[in-house]
Amino acid sequence: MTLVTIAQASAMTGVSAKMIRHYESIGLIKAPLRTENRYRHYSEAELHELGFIRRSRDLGFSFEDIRQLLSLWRDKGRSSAEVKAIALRHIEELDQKAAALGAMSRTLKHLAATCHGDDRPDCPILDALDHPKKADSFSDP
Amino acid sequence: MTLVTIAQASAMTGVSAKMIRHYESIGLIKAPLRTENRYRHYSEAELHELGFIRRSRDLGFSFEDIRQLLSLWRDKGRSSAEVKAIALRHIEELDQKAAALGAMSRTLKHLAATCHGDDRPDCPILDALDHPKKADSFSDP
DNA sequence: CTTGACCCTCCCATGATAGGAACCCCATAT
DNA sequence: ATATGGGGTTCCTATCATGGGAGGGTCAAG
Repeated sequence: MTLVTIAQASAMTGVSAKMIRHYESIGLIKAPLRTENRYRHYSEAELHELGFIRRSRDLGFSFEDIRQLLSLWRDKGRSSAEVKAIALRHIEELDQKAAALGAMSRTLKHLAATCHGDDRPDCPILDALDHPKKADSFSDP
Repeated sequence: MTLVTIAQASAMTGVSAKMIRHYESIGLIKAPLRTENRYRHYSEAELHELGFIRRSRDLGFSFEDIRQLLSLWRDKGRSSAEVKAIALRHIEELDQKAAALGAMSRTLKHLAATCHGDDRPDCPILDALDHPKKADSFSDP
């Protein structure tokens, strides 16, 4: 049974020590063993769990989602449908956010394309921010 | 000179009263006139400014960006290059964020596609979160 | 024995927005 | 006149994930 300190756990999992403590404080992971010094020490199973969390975060899942994913992960009798449902809902959120960002970017690109970007003060970008939008020709390309 | 209350200003500009006060507190707009009751009253110029801010926010600009955009907007001798530079940098940020979300979504879609999503417990989504990623075939379609 | 590298807990900050408490002001309906 | 309701005001708290720092304990090696 290999036990490692929080800094080692951090290095091994890519989760900062700060965040590891935070996960514990919000009950995402359970409190690990402590030595006499009150130092936290993590087992391989706990390291694995931290890795799971980090990969979930990398995919943009919220703590609430991760809480559920972890519990399904631990439940050997889970149904894959439950997992898939969480994933599908998250995919929708991601796509929605990406679309919103894309729309902003597209609008700004149109505006920037017609801004000469030199010493002169006139600028379609400021004009667009200035005036309540009239018939903007940028809605859909 | 038409003066309106904060609630009317909110309705006219689409910025919540809460946010209007907040903008004032962080110095994004300057403190408006007050009546004897200490009620804020906004002039048309101030309403226009609030509209400018709202449209900037709709395009995803941060308060810091908006602070600069506002000052350029007020400066009649500005160079459009400065405005364009802010916009281009912001476009890059937007595209970068959108790409990150898109990558997450794509990965999850691949995983979800191979998850049967029924009563059985085995699930490629959990597998991916479980195992440190090996050669994932999802990097680029 | 001191130095430096860890560890601990606790508080505060971010960015944009919202909710609420506790209070003041004013108009209209009873 | 007074109750009701709908403004307004300030200040505190929360969100979400993360990080910074203060102030202090613990342990190895020099």
